[in-house]
Amino acid sequence: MTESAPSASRQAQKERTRQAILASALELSHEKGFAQVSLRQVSRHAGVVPTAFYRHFESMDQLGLALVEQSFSTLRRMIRDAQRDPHVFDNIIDAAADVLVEAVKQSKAHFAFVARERVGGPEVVRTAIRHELDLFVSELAVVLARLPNIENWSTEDVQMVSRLFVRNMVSNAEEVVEMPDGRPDLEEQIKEGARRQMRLIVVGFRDWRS
Amino acid sequence: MTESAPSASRQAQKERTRQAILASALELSHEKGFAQVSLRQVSRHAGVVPTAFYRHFESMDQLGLALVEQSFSTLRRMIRDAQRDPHVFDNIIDAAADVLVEAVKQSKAHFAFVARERVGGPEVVRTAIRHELDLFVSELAVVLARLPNIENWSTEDVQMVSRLFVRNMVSNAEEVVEMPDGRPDLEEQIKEGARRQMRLIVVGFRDWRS
DNA sequence: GAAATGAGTGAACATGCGTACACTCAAAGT
DNA sequence: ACTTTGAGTGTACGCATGTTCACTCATTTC
Repeated sequence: MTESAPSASRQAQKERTRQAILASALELSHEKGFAQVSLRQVSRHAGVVPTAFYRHFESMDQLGLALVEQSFSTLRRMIRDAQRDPHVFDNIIDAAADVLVEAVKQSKAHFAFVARERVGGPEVVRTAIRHELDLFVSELAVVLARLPNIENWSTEDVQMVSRLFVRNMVSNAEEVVEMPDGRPDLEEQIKEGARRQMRLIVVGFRDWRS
Repeated sequence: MTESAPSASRQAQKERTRQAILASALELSHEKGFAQVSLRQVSRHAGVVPTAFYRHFESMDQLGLALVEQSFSTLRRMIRDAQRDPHVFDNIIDAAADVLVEAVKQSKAHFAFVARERVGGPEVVRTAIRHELDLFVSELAVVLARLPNIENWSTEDVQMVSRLFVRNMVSNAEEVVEMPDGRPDLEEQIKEGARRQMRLIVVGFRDWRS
């Protein structure tokens, strides 16, 4: 980023370039997967010479890890916001389906990144994503454990339901991401599917009592 | 494959080289993903000069499609064998869990390929895999529809259960594939998880009746 | 047995890559 | 005002890649 603003505090400009690199990597990853994106391509797309890349990340792997971090912080913020919404308590399922579809649509790029690189990315990136998802399962379990019908379940059961929910979230996120752009009907269909699946999990669990 | 057997019918030798290329691609894909494997690497690993590659596949994309085909024919053979096993009828769930884990262990490479390239691979490969999985959902639906408790369900419900089963199969296959080698305990754990999840789906569906 | 076929060879090419190095030249620190 | 700092530049390198082309020579065809 040679000089777009006439001047900016030195570190502000640096941060701006850093974000440009991150955004470029995210965008380029969408077409062919992070692993096929080269350092030179990212730099070029960010409007910077390849060597400048190293001022911000010491390798493409590190860039990948930064993207994982960015993606999950986005995800976490959304879940936190959703929890504040009071109507989540009386109908978690519909709310979750709504939140999921909306969240994925809003930051499609990050969700796509996680879904793709979780299995297709470089080793270090895959590991980081798995770790974050495991964390996320535990976090969700805490939230779930406070819910009316669930509060007297065993820890393992709650953990398992949480795992199923996250797994379904990932699967549904994959679907939303693959969704063509101007098709709100498909979106509703996926939402409905997500609702059904979650209801299935909850109903199944209640009638089964581990 | 210059000449390993002193002589072999011309086309037999060609087929052998073809298989060597397929096997090499599968093996190399396991470490870094199909998309990062180069034509030259595959050729080298198959013991053949790069130009010879073109005698068998017109591009890496075509090689990828051939691998998809090979993987799914493996998968289908396994399901067909499993259906012959009579005890599948009285307890589909446990049987399915067994079959899944066993099948995945036996042809780990192919399952890993499908799981990875389904989301991480080149466009054409992803499309092919999705298509095969959709087919597979429909095929499984036919099998399920014949089952005792399910025969009077609506077509959509059967299709949806089938989709859930396949989705779970894929997820569990991912887990088995990621499983370290000498850990039969983990294996049993995954099997148990698969059993629970499938039971959940079935129980949930029965008590819900669409 | 001579001719045709075609799987596999080997050299050559243009291109894109990651990284090293010496550099510029404003902003920040003094 | 001066020096120092460090984000971004430009050149140059060695290397792996996909694809081309003219080739060999054992097997198949006649």
